[in-house]
This record gives sequence, C-alpha cells and structure tokens, in this order.
Amino acid sequence: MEKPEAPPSRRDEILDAAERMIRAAGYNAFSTRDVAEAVGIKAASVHYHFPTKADIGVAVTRRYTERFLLELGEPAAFKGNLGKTIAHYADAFRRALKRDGKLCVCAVLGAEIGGLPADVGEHTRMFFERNLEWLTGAMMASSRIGAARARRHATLVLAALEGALIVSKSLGDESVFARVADGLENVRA
Amino acid sequence: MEKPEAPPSRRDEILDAAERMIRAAGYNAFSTRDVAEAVGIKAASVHYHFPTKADIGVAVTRRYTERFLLELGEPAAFKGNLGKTIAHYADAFRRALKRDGKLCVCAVLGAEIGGLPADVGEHTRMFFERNLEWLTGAMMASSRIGAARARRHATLVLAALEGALIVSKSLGDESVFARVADGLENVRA
DNA sequence: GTCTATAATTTGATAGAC
DNA sequence: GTCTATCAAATTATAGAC
Repeated sequence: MEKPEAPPSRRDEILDAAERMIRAAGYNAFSTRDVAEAVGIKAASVHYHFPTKADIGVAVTRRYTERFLLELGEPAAFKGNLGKTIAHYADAFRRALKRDGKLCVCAVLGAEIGGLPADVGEHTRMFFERNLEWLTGAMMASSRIGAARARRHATLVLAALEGALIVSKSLGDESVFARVADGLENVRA
Repeated sequence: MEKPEAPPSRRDEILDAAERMIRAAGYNAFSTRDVAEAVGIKAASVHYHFPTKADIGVAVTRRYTERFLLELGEPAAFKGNLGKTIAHYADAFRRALKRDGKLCVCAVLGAEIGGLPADVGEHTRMFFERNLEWLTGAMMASSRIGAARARRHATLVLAALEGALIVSKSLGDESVFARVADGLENVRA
C-alpha cells in the first residue's frame, strides 16, 4: 500500500478550509476566525499552526501548485496528439469546477494580486510560470511545434482556461467552461 | 461642442477612486476610508453620496459596463473581417492594461464573485452577458459564421482576454497579453 | 455636502493557562 | 495543541452640527 490511509492533520484541515474560501471569494474575504470555525477550533489555534494569515496563503498556494502539477503527470506523456494534450490539461481545471463549483486558486489570487502580501503574490506568479513550462513542454512533445510557437500557444490555452472559469462561474453556467475547453482543443497552434 | 468640459462631480471622483482600487486588488481590499482619502474628503462624506459600500460597487460596475460598450461602438461596424473584429475587441482590454497596468473591473469581481454583495455580483454577470452579446453580434456581422458558432467563439475570445489580463499582470509581463490577443486574431472560429 | 463623533463589529495577532 | 482572554486597529455605518 502506497497510501497508508493517513487521516488529515489539523494543518491540512486548516489549509483545506482556507483553500475552499479563497477559491470561493478570495484572499481578502476570509478571516482566520472563519477558518477556525470551519475546522472546529479557535482562532488562536490557527495562529499556532500558521503565525500569520499570509503564511496560510503561501501554504495554500504552494500545496495547490504541487498537487496540480503532480496530477498533470509528465509533459512528455502525450506524444503525437496536440488536441489530446490540451484536453488533458483542460481536464485538470474542469475537475476543480465540476467537483465543487470553485475556481482555480490562482485565478482568484491572480485577479487580486495587487492586494496580496508579497510572498502570496510571488507564489501565485510561480503557479503560472510552472504551468506555462509544463504546457510548453507537453506541446513540444506532442507535435512538431517549435519552442516559441509552443510557448505562445501555451499562454493562450492557460489564459483561456483561467478566464473561462471566471466567466463560467459569474454566469452561473458550467457549460461555458466546457465550450471554451472544447474550442481550444480544435484550435491550431 | 459636444463636451462642455464639465469638471468631474464628487460622485465621479469617488467612483474613479473605487474603480482604481477594485481593479488593483478587488472589492474586499478597499474601505470607504481608503476611497475618502484618495478623494480628499472624510468617510462620512462618501456615505452621503453612496449609503453603503455595495452601492459603490454597483455604481462602479454599471458605469464601467456602459463605458466599455460605448467604446466598442456598433457591432455591425466590422463587416467582412473577423480578425479585425477580434482585434478591435481586444484593444478595449489592451488599453485598460496599458494605460494604468490594471485589470478589467469584471475580471477581478468575477474571480471574487462568491464573496460579493448580491447586487454587485449580478451586475458583474451582466457585464459578461452583454459582452457576449456584442461579440456574437459583431462576429456574425463580420463573417458568414452561424449564431451558435459565433456565440461559442465569442465565449472563447472573452474568456481568453480576461484570463490574459490576469496571467499577464501576475507574471508582471505586459507582452503576455499582447501575445494572447494576437493569437486570438489568427484563430479560425 | 462635509464635518466630528461615535457606535457596533470584525480583524489579525499575542500572552499565558491547561 | 488548544484554550480563554485580551488588544489595538480597522471597518461599515449613523447621528447630528455646520
């Protein structure tokens, strides 16, 4: 057994609650007390695990980024099919939206970036940077596309998916995201 | 003279300041005091013009939407060229980013939508709805595209541009937006 | 229209007992 | 690790003088 069924640590529970709140309404819309109540402890106990609110923001963003990239797998695994590569990538976002009707952590934080603690903003930047790297690599592995063209198309796909989450949620219509994702799969780079 | 050089009313000054702050960091990142200080009055005076903070949010979003659509002009004005229609539409967003390095009001509010007063969220939704209408109409006027296909491509373009603003700002690289906009002009619907 | 004053609540954070 | 207690500051908003 690779996963010994470990129960979530309190630290994880705090991050779970904070992530949910960030994805629903943003960094400035929740308090450490909100998190505490969601977990079933007191605000002071949250501060024991994370001295400042910014520490929570950084930890949520780091964990989210690592999970996201882990779920994507190796960029070289999609040889020979650009459309499938994009479909696979879009699915990572689609799952988030479908599962709990929530946006990408970094779509929300990116929109608020001018009002975030510096280190939270920095980790948000790194999410986008690393995703562009992954997508560019996967596109180059799955078609004869050159590096510059791949990077350019990767940027378009990333931007369109993040934007689609926002428009989809704002309109209260999940099919909006699906249509954007489908459209991207059929666009030539 | 169509514009009699009217000085901005205090009401306008308040909305100008609030709009700047929303576009920089979001609805939950500014206070009525912040707005008051930016305008050079006291917070109580802001509440004279707008009883609640939500009233400011609604007024900013309404004004922004009207201006945006007015600037776009008539959707029928781009007969015969889909690429130019998309370029014209992208320019509306590009100007915002270039002028002051700031996002679209509704890109930010849309990302935070779960934490907004209901009426602010509703007007955010209407911005997207009306933009999709405009773009769909303009695309149908400028090419032989059918209604369903036009609406679908309009959604892709809108999502990609809103997302591009966020990724561009987060990476601190204006050229990201430019590359997404250029890429969209060359995509076939 | 703008101000002072103030109320009521929330927020991020700390000290120290258990 | 979690709690109670507490703090200083900030936030939204109102009453009433000028």
